[in-house]
Amino acid sequence: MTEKQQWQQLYMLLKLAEMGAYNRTAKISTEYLAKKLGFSQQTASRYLIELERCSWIQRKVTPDGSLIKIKEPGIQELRRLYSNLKVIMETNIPPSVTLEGTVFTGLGEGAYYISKTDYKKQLIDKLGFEPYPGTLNVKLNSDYDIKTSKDIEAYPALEVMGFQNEDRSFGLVKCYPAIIGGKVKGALVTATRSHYDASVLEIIAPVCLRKQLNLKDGNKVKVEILTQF
Amino acid sequence: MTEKQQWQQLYMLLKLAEMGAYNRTAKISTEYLAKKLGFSQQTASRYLIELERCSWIQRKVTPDGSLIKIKEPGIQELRRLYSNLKVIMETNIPPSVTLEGTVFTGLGEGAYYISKTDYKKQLIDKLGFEPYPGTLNVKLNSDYDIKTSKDIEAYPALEVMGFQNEDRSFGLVKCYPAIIGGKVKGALVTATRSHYDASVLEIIAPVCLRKQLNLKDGNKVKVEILTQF
DNA sequence: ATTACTACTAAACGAGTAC
DNA sequence: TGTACTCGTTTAGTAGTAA
Repeated sequence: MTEKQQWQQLYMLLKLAEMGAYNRTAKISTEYLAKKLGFSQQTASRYLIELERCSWIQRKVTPDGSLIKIKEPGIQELRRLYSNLKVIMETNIPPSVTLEGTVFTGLGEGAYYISKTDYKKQLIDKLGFEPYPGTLNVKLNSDYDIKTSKDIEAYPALEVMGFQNEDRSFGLVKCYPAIIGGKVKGALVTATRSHYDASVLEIIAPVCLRKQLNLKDGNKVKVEILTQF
Repeated sequence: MTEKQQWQQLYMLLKLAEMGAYNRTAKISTEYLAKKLGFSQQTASRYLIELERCSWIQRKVTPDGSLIKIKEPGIQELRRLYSNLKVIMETNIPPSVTLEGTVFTGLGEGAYYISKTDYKKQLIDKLGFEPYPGTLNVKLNSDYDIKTSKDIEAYPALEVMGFQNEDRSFGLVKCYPAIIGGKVKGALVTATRSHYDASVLEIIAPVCLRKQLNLKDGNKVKVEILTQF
């Protein structure tokens, strides 16, 4: 099933829920449904059959109409839609933001930091992966991307606490799960005291991103930062 | 614009919101959007044009992508979707329930009650219309409809307070806005001490429903009861 | 009454392409 | 690059109708 079909199903499901098929059984004839949705009776019938096939609804056809109840998978779908909307409407923080920039070689400082076991342990704990020992540096070029990266700093983050050792102190690090190049899961990390500014992203991942995505200095790369975790 | 088209637009709008176009401007290329939604770049482009046409989004096309921000009408649409879902998910009360029954002639008691000025005043205040002096009595025939009408009694209602006069006391009356025969706005009224049981609906409206909908005893009629007001 | 099949029509989609 | 046009193809929607 393609995604757009799923969406139409979801619309149908929402309408059925509005008509009382959520957490109870509703008697709805295909003709009535069609009238409510602005479709033909035949289309409504076809949709119900499809919803039944993918187990989103339970249906008992009677000569008096269909007795319809939304089943657990359908309830899950509606819940997901609801929580997506909730985030958008109530937090004013978008679930994800995509930035684009060019790959460049840094000073190797990122690698130094995440090699520290105090950081590494926490990163594994918070992100669920052991970071490859090195960061991918991405230079943001457009005003839009730089402005957006500044916005992100204000969003709630996964926080990795600082610490001290004999030599010096290490500050708080904020992490945002991210998808790099549309494929690889990793994270944006921002040291509170960074050598770079808002126009530079430092990315970590369980794998070597340069190898995995075949990136070389100067290549463009998209980083989708996730704000909900 | 038909309703199904609107729904596809709404899906698009939701996706744009998830990508950060809600309350801020997001830079999204048609190709990126297409990939996220699972259709072609051309379709994404077409959709954006349509969204722009109906003022749901504001867009500035640049050689680097489209700068997209959801405009007020679009925000309203998302809000409506959100509040619809909220009602379904959090109250467990469906926004509307449709019952069907047959018209019959009662004892004229309904008419007597709503002729009382104490009731009438309150009804006008709560429902926004002056009821035609008479009720439409609807007999529910199926177990499903009777069961559902019992459910409705537990839902929050518009309450019309009782009163006393020289002769006797009049009890609390609960009202639910309703759409009768798919067309006419009116209300279901249930006296706490009714002569009828859960298998009978008493309906009022600003007009004579029998005339307006051309109903005679024994005719079937659908009553859509609204639980949110 | 309903539901849903078949056959057809209308609309949406996407490949190619120009800007 | 990116966007959006044309136009052939695919898919969704409906009318008629049987069960």
